[in-house]
Amino acid sequence: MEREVARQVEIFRRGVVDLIEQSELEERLTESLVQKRPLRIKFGMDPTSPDLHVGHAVPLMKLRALQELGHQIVLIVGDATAMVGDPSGRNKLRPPLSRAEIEHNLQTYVDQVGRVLDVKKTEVRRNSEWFDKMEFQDVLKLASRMTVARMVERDTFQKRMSENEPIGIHEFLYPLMQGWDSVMIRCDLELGGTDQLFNLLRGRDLQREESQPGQICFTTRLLNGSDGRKMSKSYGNAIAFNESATEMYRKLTEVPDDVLHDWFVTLTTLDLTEVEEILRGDRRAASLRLAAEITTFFHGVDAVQAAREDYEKRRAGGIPDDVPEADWPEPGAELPLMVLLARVGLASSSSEGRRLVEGGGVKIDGVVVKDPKAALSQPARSLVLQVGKNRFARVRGSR
RNA sequence: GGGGAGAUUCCGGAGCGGCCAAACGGGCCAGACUGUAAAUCUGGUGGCUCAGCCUUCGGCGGUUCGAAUCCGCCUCUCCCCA
Repeated sequence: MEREVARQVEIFRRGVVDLIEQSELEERLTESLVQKRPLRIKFGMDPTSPDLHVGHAVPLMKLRALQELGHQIVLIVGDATAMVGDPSGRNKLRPPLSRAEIEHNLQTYVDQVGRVLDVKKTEVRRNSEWFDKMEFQDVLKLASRMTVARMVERDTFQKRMSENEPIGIHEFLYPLMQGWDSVMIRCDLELGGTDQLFNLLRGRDLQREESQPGQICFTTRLLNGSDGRKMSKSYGNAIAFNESATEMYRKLTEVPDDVLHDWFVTLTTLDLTEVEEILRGDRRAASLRLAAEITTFFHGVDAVQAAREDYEKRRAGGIPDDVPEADWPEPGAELPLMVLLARVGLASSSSEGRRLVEGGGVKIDGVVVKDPKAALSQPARSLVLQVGKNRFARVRGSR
């Protein structure tokens, strides 16, 4: 029994930053084992963007491991909270999302989560289930559970106040709403990113006030993208779930060396001693291994093999196989290179096309061309345009 | 309710009425170097079939030969007082 508890605690703790409190976790695990009652572990996601990325995979991988231990994962889809917007880590007031946007994002969410978790074994709840039923007086009652002073101590609010950024009153409600979710589903533990600790603790407080045992809170590290900022699609530094195997593999090989350790620990299921061994070796090999591990998880072994070949090919300066194709934009007409780049989507405008060409970043069939106005006519077969190292387009010929 | 400050290109932040498509920094893109990593260095960063032209400085009007810069109103934000 004790050994089993210790084993599970070890799994709970892997890659975890905060754990409040470990002794409680041990007690509750023991209780769970004795009563043969799985722990209810809550994880909330607000459907604020349609795509999940590997940053989201960190807590999901953790949940997966806990699910395999037989615990009950409760996924809260925050369709009500999404309308408020979590202020954590935000330096700007966000425009609230509309119901329609939320519904749209929500559709794709559960599918994507299903790539990591066993959705059949997961309890999926929307928090509009209880928030839509609330009367205004219930809201007031909930709001009275928190003081302004405590809310305002938070880093994010401190920062925004000192930078004279606006803070909406409704934003103060967010942590309380998230905490109320915990009360409603009577959860034992809640998982979140490190920026969620404040919110998680509100759930613990609220549960206690409602005479429930306070949830145990634990957090996982937030992943940074290649630029050091928090990974986010809007920063363009994210690796999405729905990315092709070759793209995913390639992007993963570009992960900075100094985060390799964290990524191995949080995103792979490799044994920790093995991870140490890999990292003691060649850095380059380690980063390739990471790419292989994660890509395998999402796309399978065969896809990784193909991705690796593609990667090697690019590295050698060759043209990869899965180049997106495009038609000649204006059949019969000649087009300056800068315009063609924009038309086939390799540049966001012909002005940008011109800059890229002048900067020496554009190749036609592997040859650098530096004249943005070079007139091109539709090729007989096809030609391959390349911008930078990784962006390609094959323009189809006339037949 | 009263008083003050402010809104600039992705972000931060300069900007004598003409020399402003708008300094500088960050980010981003491209190039060099490399392990197609990091760091560093170089160039670029509104649009247009582009030596020229067109549209930008919260919104709408006005003054002027000429406005991001001056005036009026509006919208939004912050600060102080109550």
